[in-house]
Amino acid sequence: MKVEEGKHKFIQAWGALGSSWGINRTMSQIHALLLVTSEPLSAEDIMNALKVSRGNVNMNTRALIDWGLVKKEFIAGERKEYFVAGKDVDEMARQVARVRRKRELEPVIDTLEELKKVKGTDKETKEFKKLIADVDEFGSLADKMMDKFIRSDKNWFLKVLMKAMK
Amino acid sequence: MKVEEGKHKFIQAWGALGSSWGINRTMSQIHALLLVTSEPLSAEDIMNALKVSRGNVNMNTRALIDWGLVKKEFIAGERKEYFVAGKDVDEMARQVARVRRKRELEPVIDTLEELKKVKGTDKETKEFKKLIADVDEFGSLADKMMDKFIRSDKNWFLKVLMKAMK
DNA sequence: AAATACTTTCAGTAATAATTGAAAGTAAAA
DNA sequence: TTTTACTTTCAATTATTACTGAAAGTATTT
Repeated sequence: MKVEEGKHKFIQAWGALGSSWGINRTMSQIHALLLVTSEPLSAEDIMNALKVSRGNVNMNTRALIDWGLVKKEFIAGERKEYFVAGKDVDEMARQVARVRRKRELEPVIDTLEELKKVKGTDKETKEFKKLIADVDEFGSLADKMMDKFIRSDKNWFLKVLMKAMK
Repeated sequence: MKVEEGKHKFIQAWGALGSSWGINRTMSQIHALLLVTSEPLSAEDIMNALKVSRGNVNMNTRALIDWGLVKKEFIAGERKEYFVAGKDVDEMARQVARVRRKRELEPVIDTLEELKKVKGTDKETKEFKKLIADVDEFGSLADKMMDKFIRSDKNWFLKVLMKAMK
């Protein structure tokens, strides 16, 4: 397999992974394209490479910047803006964890805290409270774990796994 | 807040969480409904509770059964079938991890292994190979971690966190 | 201040995913 | 064997999400 084909396959795989995890395909594909390209790319470059519209590129590069996965780069003497993706895979994973924790885990935990306030001593209520307590316990644990991961240095994940293997 | 309202909010929150992670809303809501209900529910009960069609209930209960989160239950003397959700939250999390690892992580790792075969010694190829190696390393680590989690007993996650905190 | 070279926005459209409901299928009971 | 009580399927519809492209916006150069 030659590198161009490899890049293409990587872009497809990354796009598919994204969409099964609720991230739109074009966004993942732009990210993948920038990952496999060492030079900064302009909106036009991305449009050509992925055959998508200017508007689509604009929206999704912005989303990637919001996620902290991509930066704008200005090239001396050039008027248009270019995009580059951070190439540090561990940092990338931490960044994704950071954003999803904030957007999806935290709101759920807040809701669960709310739901703990349900009052009642009948069997039905007790069972409900037990469920909420269990889910909240798990959620909070996951939250702590993600927090640790997010703040960790490069090899934390590996170290944890080593310890956990014992 | 009374328990009925609490249950309703839980169902909504669970549905929203599911959809932001690529799982259809009704599927998550049926799961949530079964979680907050100690008695087995029939297709009709679910239709009424969530105001969805029979076909929808049939499809999504089947999906939940495929995920190993819900079981059919037969009540003596009753002709119709009832559904119940496993109430063990840790087991639930493990089950979700098991299914998503199999369906989403494994295929990506396979693709990455394929991509490692790209040949070439030019700068562009080397950089590509470096990226693939990094992503694969992270992916494999995540895979091992999930495997450990999936096979773990109830408190493994907590224990890992404790160790990791040190 | 007009032209140029870009980026951003957004209403309309297209693609995809979820849902309905009625018909077909299945199996127990009459 | 016919009826009854269900479950399953699936073509058609609806809802949701993503994408396009042209117009509006912005900043720099002439």
